[in-house]
Amino acid sequence: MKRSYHQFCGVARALDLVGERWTLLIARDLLLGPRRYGDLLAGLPGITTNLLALRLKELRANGLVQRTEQRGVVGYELTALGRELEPILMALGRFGFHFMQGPKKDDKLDVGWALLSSKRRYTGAAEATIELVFGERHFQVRARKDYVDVKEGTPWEAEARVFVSPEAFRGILYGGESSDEHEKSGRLRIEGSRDAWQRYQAAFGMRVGKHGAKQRGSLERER
Amino acid sequence: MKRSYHQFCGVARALDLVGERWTLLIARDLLLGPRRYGDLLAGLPGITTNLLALRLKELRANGLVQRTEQRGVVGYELTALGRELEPILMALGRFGFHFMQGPKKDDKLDVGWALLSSKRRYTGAAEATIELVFGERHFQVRARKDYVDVKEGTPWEAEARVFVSPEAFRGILYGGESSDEHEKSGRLRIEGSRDAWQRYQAAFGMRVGKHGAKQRGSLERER
DNA sequence: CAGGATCCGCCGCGATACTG
DNA sequence: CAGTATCGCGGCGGATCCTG
Repeated sequence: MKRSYHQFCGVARALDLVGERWTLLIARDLLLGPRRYGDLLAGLPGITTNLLALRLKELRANGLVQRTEQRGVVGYELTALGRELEPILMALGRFGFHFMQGPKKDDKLDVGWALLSSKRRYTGAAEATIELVFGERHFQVRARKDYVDVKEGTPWEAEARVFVSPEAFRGILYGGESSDEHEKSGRLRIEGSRDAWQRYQAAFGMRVGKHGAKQRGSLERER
Repeated sequence: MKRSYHQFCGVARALDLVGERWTLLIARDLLLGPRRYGDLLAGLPGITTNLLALRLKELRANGLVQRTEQRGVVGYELTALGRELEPILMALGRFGFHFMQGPKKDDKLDVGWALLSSKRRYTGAAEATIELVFGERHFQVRARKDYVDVKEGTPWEAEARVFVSPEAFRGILYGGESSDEHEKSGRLRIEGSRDAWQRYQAAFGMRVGKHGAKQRGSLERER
């Protein structure tokens, strides 16, 4: 680290490590699991390749990220220390939510970010293991009593596999829209346990029930 | 805000607002209560007057800080929205704690930062209202079952007033040192309820009891 | 003297081209 | 695919100046 605030304070120390531009966004993307250099580059519109390389170098030097290489494929993943950035990212996410009435134009959308934000809404109300499939991208959500895990990648086993468009999923997550209606219109398809999908939605504060009254959008409800 | 990440994501939105250099450190200092321009300038070594003025302007434009003027004295304080930055700052503080074995040389120390970090350690174990006096600086800590409040300034009423040097307080808070020994050596003096001071220390995980075994430093114990 | 504004120089960052 | 090299600009650091 070249530039430092030179303050004996946890906040300042943390910002010395992860306060530079792009650093926390890289960590956010890595929270969903290991990523390759090109994935990170594509997922962070606006970052330049030299800066991404520099940030990864800094993160590795500080012990927050490690580089892995398996069968010639290099990847980056958070270390145990780096995973402790999660509370920071969740707190930032909750705060930023106040300013997310809707996507502004030029805003990039990423269903992975939506899934990450859904983690904050877990109520502990139910358990479920779900695979969400958005075209080529697969996510696994595992909700247990004491923890929630959201990862990108092919899951091992899930009670249900749900194929859904990002728009429909965002509508269900943020807009209080009904999964059933999206299913009728063909933008959502369930394989496996429909009950698990219901449990998942209940656990994350989504609208549940075929004939339930129209709920207010979660955008307005989130704590 | 001039520069934006252009991502529909709470983390990115939050960083659009408070991710620029110095912004979160200004918010940290304002968490302890309203501050005057000169106080902020003096409390943030390295910041320049132009940048402080710019950051305050941005924070006000975004509705996180408001300018107050009473009897010709201008001050800056967090708005209700700005106070919602506290979870972010606490999460940063906890993370940064991993890298705070001791003050490096050239590190500025500020007893206000130490008090703020102590907030995270509140166990809810006891209630107390304490005034801490470090030379010219007065802090009030109010611990209740459901919340903790730490403010700088002259308090209204406290069960006990404790005069202590910053070094001794840091030793008690971080180093597991004994309040009694500092009292004997004259670096700590208690006015009012000694019991309240004991309750305060217990509630914040400090060493309690005259003859208790030497505890490990809190630096090693903090979650 | 508090509360800023103005000017200048540098380096962190953005954009592009290039390499193994 | 996974980076490195180069260049230009603007955000930021340092100092000074202005105004009630």
